[in-house]
Amino acid sequence: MLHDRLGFLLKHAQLELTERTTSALAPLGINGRELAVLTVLGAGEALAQQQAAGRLAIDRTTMVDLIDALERKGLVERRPDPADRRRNLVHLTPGGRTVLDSGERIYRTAEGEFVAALDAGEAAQLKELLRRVLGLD
Amino acid sequence: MLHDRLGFLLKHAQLELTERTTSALAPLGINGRELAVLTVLGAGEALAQQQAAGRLAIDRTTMVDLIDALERKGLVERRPDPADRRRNLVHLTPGGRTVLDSGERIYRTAEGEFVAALDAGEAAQLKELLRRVLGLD
DNA sequence: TATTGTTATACTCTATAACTATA
DNA sequence: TATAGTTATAGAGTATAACAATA
Repeated sequence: MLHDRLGFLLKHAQLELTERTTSALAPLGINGRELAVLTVLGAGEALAQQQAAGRLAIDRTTMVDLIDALERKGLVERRPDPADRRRNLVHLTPGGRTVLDSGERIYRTAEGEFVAALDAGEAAQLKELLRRVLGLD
Repeated sequence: MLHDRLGFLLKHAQLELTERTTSALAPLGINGRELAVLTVLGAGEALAQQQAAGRLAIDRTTMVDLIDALERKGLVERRPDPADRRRNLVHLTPGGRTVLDSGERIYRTAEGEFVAALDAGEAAQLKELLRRVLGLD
């Protein structure tokens, strides 16, 4: 059957988590991917686009559009790296920092609700399978 | 950080599992999605396309192309349902049954190797997180 | 009227190749 | 010559709308 297939369950677990985090973050005007970008950018020193892409395992051509969107929303700023003018260092704006902080809280809450939901309904099968397949019984 | 985010880990776990199953199944000329379709079709009575789509939580318009591909490979056959001629009942061919049987074995092996790999390398973080987040300690 | 399969279309995410400006 | 960012393009996977045949 299907419901003991890890591929099927991982796919639908991810779909449901994405749905939950997307609607939870919507009031901030961002989605989970954009929050992830803000998270790596806000972790320490400003990063070049490719550095941020590397940490997220995202292609550099995909990162261009992500930064475009965040810049349009006023959450980040591209500034040429004085030490290597091929690079853009991407800085969080004050607004970006605010959105990052509340976005992190919202994301954690949504993640926790998703995990709690695993205990009920159809999704219990995912937890069951993970428990068995990971040998955690 | 990123590596304790369930969304990030689920995504990359799925990517790696897909990669493993895709290359393991390649000698059979099918991928994991097509094996899943063969699995629901081979489970019991022949199903109409929408019934199969429903069990896989796949859109009926997507199912059309999936059945097209499997039919071109000679693994399934559409036959009009005599009881309701709007429907196609999709039957496994003998070749389709053979591919399903060995595909299932191959899939299970790949799944097991994926889980084993979780114990080593970077992916250990996934197992750690799942263990913690699912409260399985 | 409603439903099954189908086609056309579009949107998202991703990746490859080629361009520009720098190094 | 190599690299960072960019653009154009194409490939999956998905979904919506509309159509023909059938109920």
